Amino acid sequence: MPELPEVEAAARVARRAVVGRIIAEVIVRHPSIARRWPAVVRRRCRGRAVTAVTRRGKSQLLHLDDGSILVVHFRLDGDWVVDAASRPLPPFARWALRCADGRRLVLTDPRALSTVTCYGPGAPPTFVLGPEADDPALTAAVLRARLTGRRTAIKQTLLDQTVIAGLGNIYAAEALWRARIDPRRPAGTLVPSEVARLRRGIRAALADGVRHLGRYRTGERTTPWRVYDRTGAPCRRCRTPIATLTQGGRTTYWCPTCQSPASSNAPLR
DNA sequence: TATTCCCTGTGC
DNA sequence: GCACAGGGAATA
Repeated sequence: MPELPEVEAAARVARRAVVGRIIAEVIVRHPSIARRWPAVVRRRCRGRAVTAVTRRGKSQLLHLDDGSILVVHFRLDGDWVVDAASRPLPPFARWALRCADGRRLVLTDPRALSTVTCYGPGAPPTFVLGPEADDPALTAAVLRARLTGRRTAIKQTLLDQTVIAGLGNIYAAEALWRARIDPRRPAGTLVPSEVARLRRGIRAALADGVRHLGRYRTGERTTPWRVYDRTGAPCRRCRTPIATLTQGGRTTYWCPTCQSPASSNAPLR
């Protein structure tokens, strides 16, 4: 469940688990991850201490005491399991840090799409990312400037991490529903009042996501989301059945009534 | 700007 | 069986 709130929570889990501890072994259990973890890289991490865990966009950064940085990206299904190294590895374990004191931080991922990359002290990672979606410094004016001139649909633009960092398919849909903006609108055509609503929608959706962390399960009758995964269910504002459309190969959930241009242009409330 | 691929599990 | 899944890099 990895968009900004989930990745932030995951980073806290990793922080509690390994900061201040010594790496005894890097365990690699899937070919797609092994490609980036030859024996020489695994050896280089051995004996290093983890000094900090930070987050940038949807990436987690594990900082080592020699200046190396391990960049972890959960993609669709990655997650952490913290356990004791004496236990069998959990299902779908793909990569793990075994600490000298016997604690273990395990990356689990059924689909094995997660990535873990080790950057040496001399070559830190560079991120081409827009401002963090939850950063108070992302004002309506800043957001407006970042959308200016873009002809791509606003929904896809919100998924573009170089424009704004941290939103995924769920929170992009949630933010647009809250802002009452048609997901197909070219990003650059949003007027200032709409951008202001969108910013509020983004912040509200993220805050709500934090409240519901971990509660979402596919197939449950209700979800914490306002539109995501609610195809055919009544819109929580106007009772119109929630519709879907495909944008850039991803499903967009939306309300055709209150996210129509007419409604979008109406003053809020 | 828009597909294709990376992987595997789950639900229809 | 087969489409689809919250992401993103690569490719045309």
